[in-house]
Amino acid sequence: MYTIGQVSEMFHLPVSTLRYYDKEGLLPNIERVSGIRKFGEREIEALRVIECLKKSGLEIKQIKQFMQWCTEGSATYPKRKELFETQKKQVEEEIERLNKVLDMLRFKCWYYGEAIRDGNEDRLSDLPTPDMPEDIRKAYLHSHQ
Amino acid sequence: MYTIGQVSEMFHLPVSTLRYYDKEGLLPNIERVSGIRKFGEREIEALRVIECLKKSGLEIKQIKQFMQWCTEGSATYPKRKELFETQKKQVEEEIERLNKVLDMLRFKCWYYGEAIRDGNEDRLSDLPTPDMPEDIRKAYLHSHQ
DNA sequence: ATAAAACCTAAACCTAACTTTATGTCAAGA
DNA sequence: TCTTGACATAAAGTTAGGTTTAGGTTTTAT
Repeated sequence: MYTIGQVSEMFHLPVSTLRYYDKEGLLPNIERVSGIRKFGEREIEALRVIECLKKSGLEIKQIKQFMQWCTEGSATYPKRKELFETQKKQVEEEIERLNKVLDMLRFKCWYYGEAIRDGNEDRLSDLPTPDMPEDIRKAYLHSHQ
Repeated sequence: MYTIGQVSEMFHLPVSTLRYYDKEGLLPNIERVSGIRKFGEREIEALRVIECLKKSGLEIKQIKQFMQWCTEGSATYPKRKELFETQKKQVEEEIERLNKVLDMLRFKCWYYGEAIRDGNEDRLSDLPTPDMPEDIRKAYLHSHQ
């Protein structure tokens, strides 16, 4: 059993954030001794899941829903699985999106590298040129779809 | 030359957002004819760059700074290049982070798949087991670093 | 026993990035 | 010419995800 201060250190989360999560229903039925929260293994695991779901882009409200399902036993397994499947798809799409952004950034880095080399931005248009390296050309085309 | 309404359709951005961007200094020196904004090629390209920089996680203030540099000529090429290099690193790190999240999500999907199959969550602990498929085991270990 | 540190709540505050509202001007078609 | 729709501004409102503040209780160390 941990106090809120110990958990705060374990997860590098401000105490105020942990209280906020509790208030929002992310730690259902947390035990209290004379008003003071006692974090057990269940809450620690909940916080690990919260961390993951937050990183995957889920909102607090939806995480609350998930935690609610967890208190409802095995009847909600399919719902919980579906949530993770949905988030998996979301994250996969986000990674794809970011790879395109990365290609445009690569192109821009090359572009300014050239511009600095010959001190004239105007020489370069925003179009593929014959002297553009093959990987940059590819990045350019990919990012301009 | 386009009106704000036409640009709104081109970029699928509300008119109010375009006005907001202008107010925040993201479209420096945009031409106006009797008070009405005229979007030229410069503004269209600016909006493409804004789109990319936003997706890469940059704040409006920083994008404003970049647009300011663009009005200051070749002296700011190195600063602009540096900005793109920084964002490139940021996005690369974000992708790496998301790949870890993905591994945890994969593990959770498998976990609930098993739990549904034999109707008992308690059978499964949050630890690698011998019957865990190799790729899931890998995902698990990766996500629990 | 007492003081400091850690805990508690409710409510106000904060920030980013927009959006809405209220009010007014401009331009193109009937 | 008149009306309607697109444009304009300033200022207030919105949302998420917290953080801060004010005022009080509990625990811990001396």
